[in-house]
Amino acid sequence: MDGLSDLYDKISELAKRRGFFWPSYEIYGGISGFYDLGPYGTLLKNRIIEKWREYFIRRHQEYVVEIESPIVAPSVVFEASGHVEHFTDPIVSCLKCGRRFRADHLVEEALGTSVEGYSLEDLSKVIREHNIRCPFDNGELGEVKSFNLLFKTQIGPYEGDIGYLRPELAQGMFTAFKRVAETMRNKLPIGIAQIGRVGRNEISPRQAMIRLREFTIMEMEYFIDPEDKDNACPFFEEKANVKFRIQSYNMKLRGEEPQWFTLEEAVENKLIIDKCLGYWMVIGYEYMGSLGVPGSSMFFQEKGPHERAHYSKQTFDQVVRVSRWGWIEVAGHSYRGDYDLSRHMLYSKADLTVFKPYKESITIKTKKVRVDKSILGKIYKEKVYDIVNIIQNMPVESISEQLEKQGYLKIGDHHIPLEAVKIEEVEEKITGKKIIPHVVEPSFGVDRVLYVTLEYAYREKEGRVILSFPRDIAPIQAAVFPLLENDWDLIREARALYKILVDEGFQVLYDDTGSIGRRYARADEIGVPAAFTVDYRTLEDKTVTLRDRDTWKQVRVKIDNIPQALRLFLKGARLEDLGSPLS
RNA sequence: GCGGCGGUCGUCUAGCCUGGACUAGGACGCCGGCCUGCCAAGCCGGAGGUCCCGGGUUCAAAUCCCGGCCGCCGCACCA
Repeated sequence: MDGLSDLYDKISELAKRRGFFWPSYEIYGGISGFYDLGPYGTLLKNRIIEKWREYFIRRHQEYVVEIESPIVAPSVVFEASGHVEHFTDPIVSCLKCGRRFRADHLVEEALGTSVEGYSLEDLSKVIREHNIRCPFDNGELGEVKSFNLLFKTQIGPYEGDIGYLRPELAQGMFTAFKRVAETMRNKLPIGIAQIGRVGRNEISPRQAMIRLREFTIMEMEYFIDPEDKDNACPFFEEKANVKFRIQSYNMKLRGEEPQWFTLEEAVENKLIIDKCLGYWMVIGYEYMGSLGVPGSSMFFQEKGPHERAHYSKQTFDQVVRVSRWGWIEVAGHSYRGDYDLSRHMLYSKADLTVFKPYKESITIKTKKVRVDKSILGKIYKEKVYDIVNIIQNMPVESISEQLEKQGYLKIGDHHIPLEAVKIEEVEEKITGKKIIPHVVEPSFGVDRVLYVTLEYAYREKEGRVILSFPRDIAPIQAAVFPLLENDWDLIREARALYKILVDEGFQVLYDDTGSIGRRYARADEIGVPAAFTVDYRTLEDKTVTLRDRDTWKQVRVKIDNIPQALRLFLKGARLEDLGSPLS
């Protein structure tokens, strides 16, 4: 990217001028953290999403399905997920300089003790009692307030019914897991994907499309059997030799640069703790590659224990280099274990386990205690229930030992006679067991991916701007021009070709104003990969020129062949293979 | 939230310090006409601006002052 050291200004100017994106609610002065997508931005976003579907869902359709769940959830969902607790920070402001601090961190630092579980009032009290002051200018601190990054709302007319906007898609998949698993006939692995909008009430969003308060996420929860990890990732071998760069947390601490590993190496060296986690990282890597980001401009950065979210056992940020901000995260790849399903089981009381049948059922012989209640009832009357309960909770071994040694069983002060307690051998057939699946989660921020895609497509050539998108994600796929502005024969022919392409399902730009050069330039600027120009020869032999956005080279193609030629071109065919060279 | 800098046609910008001839100028883009046989060509014409918003100072404010909003940078924040 020579001479293009900071593309941000150029991209945002272009984005506004040509209609990719701009700040929302501009006519009211704007509100930070919200962006509109314009006509081309929307088309591009749709293609980026379609590509993701292709890489993550369609190619794995045997295991991975897509769902859609609501944006608003009742508070209990995010209590279960831990977001109400962990997404909230106690914050205190300095009354003198106005700086804000994490109240719990300040107190822990000053007192050297943990304040876990302290309420806001407790924290305020501690700060007052110990006269903890602002670490910058020693100013007095105000009351401790909570700041929660969840957007809060109310469901229905009842004030008690609090709802939250989802800050991630995952909880929708977890709460729907039971149904989806049933649909998928309860066989692991199961991937549940979702694409949708989320809200996070960021304290100070900035950096345009990079940090928004509302944005779109593409996310998958891939559920696996933790005891059978070898079969959890049936596609692993296909990608075992793909190389990509990783910077483990230890490497980061030692100040080491990210290094290249094959997927297999990374998993064998325990750099990545799980095969599936690694596999989806590779898919994420190839996905970003398909959007035009080279492998050298991307790596996976492991998060340290304190940098991780509360649910995560291991997390990698998939980072891409951009001109202004350096490495930015486009995706997070987390091993969430069984945290989420366990929590939802706890809060909802629903059984979210998957029954895992054994290959062959196992028969085990166990000893069981049988208590003859008719005998005990006569002796102990209303105390029978308690006594039976105690007996049945005792280890069978100690019961049989006591009975053998002393001929009775001692429960408190009671001697239970031998004939009331019998030990029997029972055969039990076990056909399988219930497991709580573990989860691997790749999660992409669409808006960041969109910005990154624009930056990597951006070129300047002879003072003109060209968006060299990979052909198959270009918002507009082809342009159709009559060579001259005012020649009705050319225009008629060009409009006919335009209609053919539209009917064939393509997104096409028709333009007949200005010189042909100007129109090529306009099309280049929004990244149209193919341009068809109708000229005077077209009227004679029904051929048109096909021009390549990136090389500006042209070939002649028969009109009848154009839809097929365009399809091939968008898939990456060489221009020279699609028509005859211009004479 | 704090500090610094900034906000002028669709876009980029001149003017602001030193208030008045600013009816806010230019370039690009856009629209119409002419011209034009393949890369932002030329000529003619045209549309387009609450000078971010609100208040104040002044005879007079794009310009000075205050508050707000928005943007960028740094800090803090980013489970």
